Amino acid sequence: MVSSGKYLVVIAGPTAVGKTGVAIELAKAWKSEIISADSRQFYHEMSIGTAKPDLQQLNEVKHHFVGHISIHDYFNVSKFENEVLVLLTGLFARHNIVFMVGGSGLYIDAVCRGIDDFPDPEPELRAYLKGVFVDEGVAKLQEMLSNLDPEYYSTVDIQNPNRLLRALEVCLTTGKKFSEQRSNTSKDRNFSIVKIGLNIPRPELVTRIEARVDQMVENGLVDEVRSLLAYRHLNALNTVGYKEIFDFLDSKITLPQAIENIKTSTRRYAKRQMTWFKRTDDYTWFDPGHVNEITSYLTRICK
RNA sequence: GGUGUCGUAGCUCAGUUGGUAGAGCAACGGACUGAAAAUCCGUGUGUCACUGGUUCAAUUCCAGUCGACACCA
Repeated sequence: MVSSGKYLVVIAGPTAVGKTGVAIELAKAWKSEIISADSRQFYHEMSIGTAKPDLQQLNEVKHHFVGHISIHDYFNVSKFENEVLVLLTGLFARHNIVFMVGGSGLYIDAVCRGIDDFPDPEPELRAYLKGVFVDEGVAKLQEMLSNLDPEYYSTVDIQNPNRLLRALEVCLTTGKKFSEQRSNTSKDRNFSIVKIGLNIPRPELVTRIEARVDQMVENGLVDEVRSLLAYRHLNALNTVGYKEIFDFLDSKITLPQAIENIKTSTRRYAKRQMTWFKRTDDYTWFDPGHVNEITSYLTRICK
């Protein structure tokens, strides 16, 4: 990390913990802007179910990567890394501190540490490999990968078709082993990074999640999902809050059941997020209700 | 009121020809390099409704009690 006087302040934490509000307060205090690192708030068609900042909040502080693409667009974590870095160059010309807020651990890490420079997936190859999986099962993918890249095969989660598919994609498009091309090193950034984690006791988080889901339904989640029914096959809609309402619209379950399922899925998502953020000890943790503590911490750290 | 069926994990339910029990979901823990709100892995947390009886041994068999449901009055 280079001491440039420029700081990217990451604000992470489980869904519904209160990241949006804290980030807006901080960004206002520093008269700065916010980059979202929420992989589902990118899509402009999805608002209620992704708990995007509302119009008033968006007017208070300039946000980036909120509704900037369509569910029909192809987007991925590498594009995010590249686009954020370009954006940051501009933002750091005007601000010493820029905030990045979100719950998508992989996307945050891509900006902070970088990811390796693999080719983008080729749709035809991905479709082919998916067909192999559907027709011949995960065992066939395992067999293919154990031939092409035994090193990666020995460490990868071999029951996970997504992981196998991606490794195979890279091996087949580059003609080289996936494992050989993974650097396991962080890219240098010309700004410093401060990571703030927000969390509250689990029972309180569960209460907040349940209240927020109820609020989404009151705000018209069902109508939003219904308007996207025709696009349910798109990856963007493989999302908590949408999948469950699709089941309701299919008459597979009742609306109350769908709402319960959303709450359950959201709790489980929050758990996975925390597993990611706890993996390293580079987050400093705060209660989202104590913004003054975060402010004084940042004042002390960012010089 | 009578008859029948049922009562097992947080939930839905299996099961034990008598040797204190196991699936799915939830929950808890974990992984994670272009699908990541995705995807995947691990862990059983239990007075087998209650009280007696028979038995070396009862969650299992018997009786009673309570509760649920169904049918008959």
